[in-house]
Amino acid sequence: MTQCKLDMEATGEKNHKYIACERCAMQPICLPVKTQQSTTLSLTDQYLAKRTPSQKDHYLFTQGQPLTDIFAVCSGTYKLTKLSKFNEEKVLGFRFPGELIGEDALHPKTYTHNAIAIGDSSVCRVNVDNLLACSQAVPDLQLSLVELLTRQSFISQAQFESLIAKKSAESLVAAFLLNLKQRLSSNEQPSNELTLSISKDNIANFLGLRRETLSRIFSKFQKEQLIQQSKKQIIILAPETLENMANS
Amino acid sequence: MTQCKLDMEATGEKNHKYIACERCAMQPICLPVKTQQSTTLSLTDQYLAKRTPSQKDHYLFTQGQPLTDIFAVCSGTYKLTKLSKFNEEKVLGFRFPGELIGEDALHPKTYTHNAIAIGDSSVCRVNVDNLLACSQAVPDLQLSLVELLTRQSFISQAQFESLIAKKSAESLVAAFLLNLKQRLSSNEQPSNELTLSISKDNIANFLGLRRETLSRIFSKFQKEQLIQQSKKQIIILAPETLENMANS
DNA sequence: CGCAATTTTGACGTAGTTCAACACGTGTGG
DNA sequence: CCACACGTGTTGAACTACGTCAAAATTGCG
Repeated sequence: MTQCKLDMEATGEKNHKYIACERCAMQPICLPVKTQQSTTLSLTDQYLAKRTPSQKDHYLFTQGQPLTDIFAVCSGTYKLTKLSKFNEEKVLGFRFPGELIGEDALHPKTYTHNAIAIGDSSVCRVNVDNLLACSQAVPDLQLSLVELLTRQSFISQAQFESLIAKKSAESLVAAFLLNLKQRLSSNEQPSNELTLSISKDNIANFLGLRRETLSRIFSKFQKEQLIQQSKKQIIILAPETLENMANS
Repeated sequence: MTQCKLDMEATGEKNHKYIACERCAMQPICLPVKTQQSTTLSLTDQYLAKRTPSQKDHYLFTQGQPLTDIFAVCSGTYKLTKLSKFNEEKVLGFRFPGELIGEDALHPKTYTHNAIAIGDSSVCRVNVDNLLACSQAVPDLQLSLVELLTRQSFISQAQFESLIAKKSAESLVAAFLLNLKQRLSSNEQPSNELTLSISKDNIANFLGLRRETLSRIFSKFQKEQLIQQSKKQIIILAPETLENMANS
C-alpha cells in the first residue's frame, strides 16, 4: 500500500515521524495506478516528489506567486497567512500531517496566500502540470483526482461551518481545541494529550481574538479543570464539557 | 453554446429571468461534449434536468438525506441552513443564480445541511450517479468535472476568508453588501441597486449578529449616506467607503 | 546567564447583546 | 369589515463580553 515508507533516512532529517500515507488526503493520487501497461508503478514519479523538508519559517509559496505544485504535509505544521493592508498578518489556518496545502490555487493558477513552516516540517509535493498531463492519459488517475477534490470540498465546508457558527470566544476556543485534538491524534489512539506546535499568538490571530482574551480563556479553562497546560503541552480533561460549550 | 434556452415557457412559470448558462458554475459539465461518437449531444440528458421550479419554502434537500443530485440555481434565491441543538436555525449561506448547491455533499454522499427556496425559484439538477457513470465513459466530461471542482474549491476558500477576517459588525455588513452586489449584478452592468430577496433576520443570522444590531447598522449607513433603502430595495451610494470599511 | 519574545494578569472603555416597547404589513376568522 | 395574531423591522436603555492599554511574569534562545 504505502510505497513511500522506505526512504525515511534519505531525507537526512532527525527523527521525523512521518504520517502514514493511508491517512493522507493526497493518497488517492499517490497510489500506484493500475493500467494495462507495465510502466504503471512509476507513474507517480512523473509528478510526485516525496518528503521534501522545510526548515522553520520556510515559505512553501507566497501569495500572488503562480501555481506550480500542491502539497500534503508529511510532518510538522504549516500556517497559511495573508497580508492585509497595512501589512498585518492574518492567519487563515493551520495544516497538520495528512492535510493538503495549495489545492485552492488550482483554479486561479495563482497562490492566494502564504504557506509557512512552523518549526521543521516536510511535505510531499505534487507538480500540477505533470499531474494533469498524466491524468489526461490515465482515466483512473483522473477519477482519483475527482475523489480527492470532492473530499477536500467537504473538508472545507466543515471548516467553514465551524467558524461561521461564531458565538462566544469561549465556544470558539473550545471548538478549536477539540478540532486540534481530532486532527493531531493518530487515529489509533485518540489521545486527550496534545502538543501545541503553534504559538498562542497565531491561534488568537486565527480565531479573530486578542491574545489577552485567548490567554484569559485558557486560564479559565485551567481553573475550571477543563484542561491542564504546562508550557506547550495540553491535556484535555473534560472533552464533553468542551463539546457542550462548542455547540452552545 | 447555451443549449437550454428554448424551454423558458415549458416550466409554466411567470416571467422568471433565468441566468445565462455561460455565467453558471455548472456550465463545465452542462455543455455538449465532443467525442468520437455521434451520440454526443444528448449526453447531458443522461444526468441533467433543466430548470426545475421550486416554490417558496420548498426544501431541495434536508440534512442527513442521502445525496442524489447537485444543483445550480437558475432563478431566485436559496438559503442553506442547519439546525443546532436545540432547534435553532443557523443560516450557512445563500445561493444566487449561477451558483452551486450540494456539491460539498459529493464526498460524504449525504447532504449535511438544508437547502430552502426563498420565494419562487428554480434549479438545474444533476443526477450524481448518472454524471459519474457518464464521466467514466467520457474522459472530456471527467476533465470538466475536475475543472468544476477546482473552481468551486477556490470560491469556497474566498468565502471562508471573507468571514474569517471577522472584525467589527459594521465591516461585516459592509462586506456583505458588496458581496451581494457582486453576486447579483449581471456582469454586463454592475449596478449599485439591488433587491434583497432575503429577510434581514436571515442576514443577521448568517452574519452572526442580532437582528437589532443589523438594523442599527443599516440605519447608520443610511444616515451617513452610504446606502439608501426603501423596503427591500437598496441602493449603494458610496461603494468605496464601504470597501474601506470592509477591509478595515 | 541575560536579553528578547511570548504569555499572563489587571483596570478600564466600548461595541454588541439583551430586554422591552412599538410600528408596520399581511393573513385569518368572526 | 374590523379585530386580532403574527412575522418582520426599528428604536431605546441597561448590561456584559471582549478589546485596549499597561505592566509583570514566564519561556525560549544565544
